[in-house]
Order: sequence, then structure tokens, then C-alpha cells
Amino acid sequence: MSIPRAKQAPQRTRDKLSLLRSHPLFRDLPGPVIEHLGSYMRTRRVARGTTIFTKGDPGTGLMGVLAGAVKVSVASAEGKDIVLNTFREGDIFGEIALLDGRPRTADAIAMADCELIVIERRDFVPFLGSHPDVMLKFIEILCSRLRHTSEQVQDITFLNLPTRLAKTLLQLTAGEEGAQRKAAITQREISQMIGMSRESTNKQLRAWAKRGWIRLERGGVGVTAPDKLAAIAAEGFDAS
Amino acid sequence: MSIPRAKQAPQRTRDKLSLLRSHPLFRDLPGPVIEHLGSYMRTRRVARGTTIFTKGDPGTGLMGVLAGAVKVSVASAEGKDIVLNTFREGDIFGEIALLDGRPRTADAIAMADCELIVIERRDFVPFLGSHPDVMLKFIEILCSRLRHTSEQVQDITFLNLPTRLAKTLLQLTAGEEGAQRKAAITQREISQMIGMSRESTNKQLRAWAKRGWIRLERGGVGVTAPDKLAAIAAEGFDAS
DNA sequence: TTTCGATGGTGAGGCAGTTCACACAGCCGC
DNA sequence: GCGGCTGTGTGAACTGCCTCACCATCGAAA
Repeated sequence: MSIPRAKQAPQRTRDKLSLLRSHPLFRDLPGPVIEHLGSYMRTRRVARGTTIFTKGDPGTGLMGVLAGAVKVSVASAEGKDIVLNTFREGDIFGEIALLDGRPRTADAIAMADCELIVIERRDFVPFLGSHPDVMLKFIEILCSRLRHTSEQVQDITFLNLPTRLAKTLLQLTAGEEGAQRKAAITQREISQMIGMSRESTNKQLRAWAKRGWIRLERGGVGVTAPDKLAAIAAEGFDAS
Repeated sequence: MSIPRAKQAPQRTRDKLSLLRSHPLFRDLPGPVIEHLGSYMRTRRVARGTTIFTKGDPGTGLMGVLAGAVKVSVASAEGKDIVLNTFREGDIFGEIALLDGRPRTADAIAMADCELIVIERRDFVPFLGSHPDVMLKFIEILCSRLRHTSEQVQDITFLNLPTRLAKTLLQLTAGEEGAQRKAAITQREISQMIGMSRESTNKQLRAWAKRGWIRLERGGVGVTAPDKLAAIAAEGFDAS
């Protein structure tokens, strides 16, 4: 859980150089270096549902999200899926295969129509070698990913369905404080994020919708009583 | 799962400089640099059961295992524990708090009498800044940790008790090919590694002991039929 | 317009694993 | 050599969640 959520940003497609300049990884670099990096990047548009890369692929490079949302998930032999992480506008992903050169260990799938930037390993690794400050930034990213995945292990082993669901709904809709907090996501995807069956997830969502805590629509959830969900997420059970 | 297991090494306590020289992190460094590093390190002996650091502690530094074994675990509000990782002679741990300077997110506890080396963050970070090659090594370590924790998430969500237990037993006893493969570990600790109750774990262990696949003794398990366990770990169920 | 896949909704039944309540052995300290 | 603690062994009862088997609806493609 604890999906890193980008600050609410302009809806329109951003320029790739503007992503570089605003991203914590690169923003401290001198302008010419950023333009140099930009020349290595290419952009890629993918439609919702497209597989961006697959488990076992040689990890060709680093990806960045200019617009849209991406989920990184793995499938079991029995066809079940679990979502390991989600990424939105301004996030980067795929850095593990970039850094260690080993094959991808999960699939990346577009949750919405996306515009991505791609930078190849063969171009980036030499750059990295001569920029220890960027290496340090990557170390920070890896540490935060590790803390995140660790927390996921704890959530899965310690928390029950309502608690995990409440936590996830709050994270999905965080950053939309003033207005109606809502997220565009299917119930199946929610169930894969919390590692529970779609049916169980649906039943809990319905129960909350009946109490007026959330609003359900096709392909989306809106949180109307974040305080109630926060209480469940904190208490560890559904105190009604 | 997939606990990184150090190669079988001499039982006696190793010298701290010898750990540095043989560890992949440092072995490519010139001799004087290693001796310089060694001057920053201090060693610490802890008895089995000792808490080495606790969740929430300021992350003071990097730890290395000269002798013994350490588990990194977290406790839930209800008193349940889960083991996130285990470390043995030759391994290093605690690198996350070292690298990002944030508080520890888990407890480290000695599973046996240990001799550890400690290197403080304030000493190490400046060193790191001037040694990009060591930073790269840390990046590799972080990547492999991330792959490991990711696999743990998958194991917990996809696999059932017998499968996870078989996998863990094999990893615990790996590296002792020729002789009787055995590990010194309590059943409670095993149950915390696989995220199941002690009772359920005990029942499965007994069942296998009755079939002669493993041998149980107080504070230890010996695997006598690794092939059978490997079959269960692969098949995903207990085909008898 | 029809068809079809993806999404959402719902109940009955089952089972893997938990929880609880013990009992008993070894081992340590005093 | 006496407590007391840790580690282990076991059964009965309970339960959260899964599986299965549907149906309804929507949207896009044919």
C-alpha cells in the first residue's frame, strides 16, 4: 500500500523536458545535461490495457509517466493477479531492471491511455556512471520502494479485508482534498491491489456505499466520508 | 522468501578486515581504503535473543554479520510477528536506514549468539560520496532486496502453507548439500517467516516428519528428502 | 443493430488456516 | 532439584474469505 501519489498536476500532456526539469531525480542538474538526456529519450503512447512490458523481458530501460497511469503486477499460475505498485503522471518506474540489468520480474500495464517516456539502459548507464549525484537519487528511490513493498508485506499479513480496502481507497483518492475525492479504477483492479477476491471486495464496497461513505459508479469510486474510512484503516476493524 | 544464504564459511569468528576484503561490496577497493574503512568500524557481540535495533530507532548505520544469524522482523499491534529477512555470516544489513537516513522500519534480533560489525552513518556517508563504485554496489544490493521482498509478496498471496513451508525449509538448509541438510531454528521462527500460525506450521512439519521427509529436534529441522519438498514447492500443493 | 467482452452484483457452500485450550518435554538459573 | 520459561505437540471449534454459479448492465466492435 502507500502508493506514492503525484501532486495534482495539469491534465494536459506535459513536455518530456518539463518532466525532467521538474522531477526530483534530475531537477538539480545543469540545463545542458538535461537537454543531453532529453535527446536520448523517446516518447511512447499506449492505450488503456496495453502491456508495456512483461515479466521475463530483458529490462531495456527506464520509463516515466507523462500522462495516464500504470500498474505493475504479477500473475500466478492459476490466473490470479496482484498489483505491486501503481504510477501516475510525474512518476518513474522500471528502474530496477535499468539499474541491475536483470530481466523484469513483473508486468507493467496501462491503467488508462498513457504517454510515456523511455530511456534505454545502454544510453543511461554510462550517464549514470559519470553522475554520482543522480546515483544517490536513485538510491533514495530504491529505499523508498523497499519501504513501500515492506509495508505491503505487513499489510497483507496483518490486516483484514476492510482495513486494507479502506487504506487503499484513501490512498487512491488522496490529493483531491477539497472536492469530491474520486478515483478512476475498476473493482477488479482494487481487489488485485489489496490481494483479495473481486467478489469479497465488491461486497465490502457495497456495504460502505449503502452507508453513504463512498459512491460507486462504473469504473470509479468516490469517497464521501474519508474520516470513516480512516477510522477503519486505523482501528484495524469495522467498528460501524 | 528466497533468503540470501551465505556460502558455507569457517565456523570460527572472522576478522573484520577479512569480512571487508571478501565482501562483494568492498573487495575491489584498494587495500589502504579498506584499512581506512576498517578504522571506522567497531565490533559488537550480542547474545541470542538480543534486540540489535528497533522499529523507529534513528538509523545509525550499517551492520555486518561476522558470526551468527540475525532476523529482521516487525510486530503487529496484536503481537503477531513476521520475519522480513534473515542474515548470516558474511551478509550486511541495515543499509536502508544508512542510505536514506530515515528511521528503521523493522526490528533486528539475533537468532543466535552473534558477532557484528557496525559502521556509523556519519562516517560512511562521506566515504560513499567519494566512492561511486561502492554506490553502484549498494544499488545492486538494493535491487536484489527489492526483488526478494517482491517475491515475498507473491509467495504470501499466491502460495498455501505447505508450499511456502517447503520453499523456506529448502532455503534454510541450502548449501549443505552433501551431509544431512539441517538448520538451527525454532518452529515459531519458521512460522513467522512464512506468515502462518505456529500451530499450523507445526502440524505440517509433523506430517512430513511422519513420512520421513524431515527430522525434527528441539530448535532444529533436518531435511532428509529435499526432492520431495522441492516437488511440493514447485507443484504448489502436497501431491503426497 | 446485434453481439460480445468487460464490469458489477449476489448468494450458497466449503475449506484452509486461526484461535484457544491444553499437556508435556527439555533446559536454565538459583 | 525445584520452579519457571521456552519449545513443541494436538484437538475442537470457529470464521473470514474463496469458489462457484449465476445474472444484469454497459460500451464498443462487428
